[in-house]
Amino acid sequence: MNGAAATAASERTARKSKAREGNEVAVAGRSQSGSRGAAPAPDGKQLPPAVVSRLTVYLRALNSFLADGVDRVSSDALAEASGVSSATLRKDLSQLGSYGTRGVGYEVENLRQHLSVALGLTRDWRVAIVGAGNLGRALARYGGFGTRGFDVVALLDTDPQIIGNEIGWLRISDAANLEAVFQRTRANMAVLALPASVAQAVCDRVVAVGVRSILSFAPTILQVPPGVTLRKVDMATELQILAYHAQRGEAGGETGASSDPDTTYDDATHPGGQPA
Amino acid sequence: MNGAAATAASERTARKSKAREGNEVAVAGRSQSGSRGAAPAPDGKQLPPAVVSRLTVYLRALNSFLADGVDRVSSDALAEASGVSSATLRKDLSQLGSYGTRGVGYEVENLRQHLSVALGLTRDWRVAIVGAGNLGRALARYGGFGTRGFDVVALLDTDPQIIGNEIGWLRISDAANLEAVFQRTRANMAVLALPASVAQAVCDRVVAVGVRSILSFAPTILQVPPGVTLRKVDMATELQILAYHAQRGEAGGETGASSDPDTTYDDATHPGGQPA
DNA sequence: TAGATTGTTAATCGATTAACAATC
DNA sequence: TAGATTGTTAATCGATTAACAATC
Repeated sequence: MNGAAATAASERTARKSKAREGNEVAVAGRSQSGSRGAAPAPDGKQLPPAVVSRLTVYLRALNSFLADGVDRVSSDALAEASGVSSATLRKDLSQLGSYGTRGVGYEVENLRQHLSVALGLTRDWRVAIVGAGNLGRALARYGGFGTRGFDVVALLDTDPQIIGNEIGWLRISDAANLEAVFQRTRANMAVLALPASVAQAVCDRVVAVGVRSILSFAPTILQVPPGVTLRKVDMATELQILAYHAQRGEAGGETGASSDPDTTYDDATHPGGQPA
Repeated sequence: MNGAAATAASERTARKSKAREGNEVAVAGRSQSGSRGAAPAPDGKQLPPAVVSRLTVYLRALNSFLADGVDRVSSDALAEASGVSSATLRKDLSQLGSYGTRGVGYEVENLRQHLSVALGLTRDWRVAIVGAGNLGRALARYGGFGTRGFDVVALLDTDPQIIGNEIGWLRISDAANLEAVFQRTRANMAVLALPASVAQAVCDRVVAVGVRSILSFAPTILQVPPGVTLRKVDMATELQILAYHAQRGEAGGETGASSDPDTTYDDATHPGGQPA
């Protein structure tokens, strides 16, 4: 038993140590953060992971205010709408610069613009979805990724039965040609909607072809080399965390987000959504 | 303009303040935590949110070790596999009790059992999925929620065209009868796979019927009263966070998870997965 | 006994909160 | 000017890391 333990353990270990050098470790629900890289702040500093997450929440709240015809908000109002304290909100925003007016508040459109710039949403991102199962197709049909800026340029799968099928504007490509498809479409982000069994292998190919931003829905722990950002969305984890809180009687609820995620879309209609 | 701002802002404010009293705020990617409630530790303390998230990661790693026939692991090996430091791992586990043996390590099956208990995975959870669009259907078809323990007992939608359709083992119920369906099936968790426009209204009904654990995929900020735990899974947020890192050159990658969310399934096949 | 590895403590680091001076 | 609200500082709080004594 010791032999088995040692062998399996060291195989894993080999993989992981390679992947972890120079990387921050982000656990479910926590955010992420790189250990290097420049910053999108007025200067060049890296924003703390918790701040980056919240900026996406503020951005959505601002979009919502804008849709309501509101063009000025106080830190108090925006904080309430975002589910954070106004102290936190002001501290976060002050890391980007001084975009408010004392005694007045923030101009919604202006602040929205600055947040977009800080988050890197002014350029276009080309997303390839690997895996055209139920989830992959649902994601592909989902037009409004955030507040635009994310274009789904490819949808891949290995199943001969579905290769060539049209999903929304896309045709399912053969994942055997993953490299060619990524290069042709100049995809610079990948979404993995795959079973655990093949996720690491596909992830490796995606990394090899030069993609440095990966969002995985695969129910497994993936390893990526330094310089590649990997985020995970994981329903089982979320349910387990809910179970923990439900179990302990009336644990304090929470408002806000997960995900590290885990949280906050933007203002579009959801992938598989249907009024209910 | 000021009038509009004030009005819209205070409407939001009214909602939020009600929801926020006594609640912790969790932002995308961060974890959650209740401000009250007992704990699943050996004693009765509340586990820190970051720890709860990581426990789910350890659990998955343990399942994986088990599948490989490994029955003993050191904190070093388990930490590597989970993408955390061994110091963090030992600190986390020690909050549950002393389940390791000095000089030897942890027994995989034993530790797995203890983690399951700590996370509240020993009882069965009955999950109702509201919204049977692409995403809702993908989730419903996904048999293995974590390592079992989560049963999908209902799938609801308002679209007359699809009510009554069979999805996996389920038949789509009319969301108009949400209360009756939840009561009949004794659902104690809800998954919201809805468009932003109806998410809050449905959320309110789910809360009213007594559900205290909600996982939302809706691209909007939801408000829940104290005592209700809400987690969010949000693709747009995740992509925005990736954009932030991609934008700043080769930001440090990350391994682990999101969601607050945000991370780590367990070991089953993913919802819409298809080999690619 | 010698080697290995846990459980725990103390030190460091980062994030949140509260308060208020600056300023519109 | 008086009132409001930002931007920032200092204090608190929590989480991570490193080191090591306990102990198998």
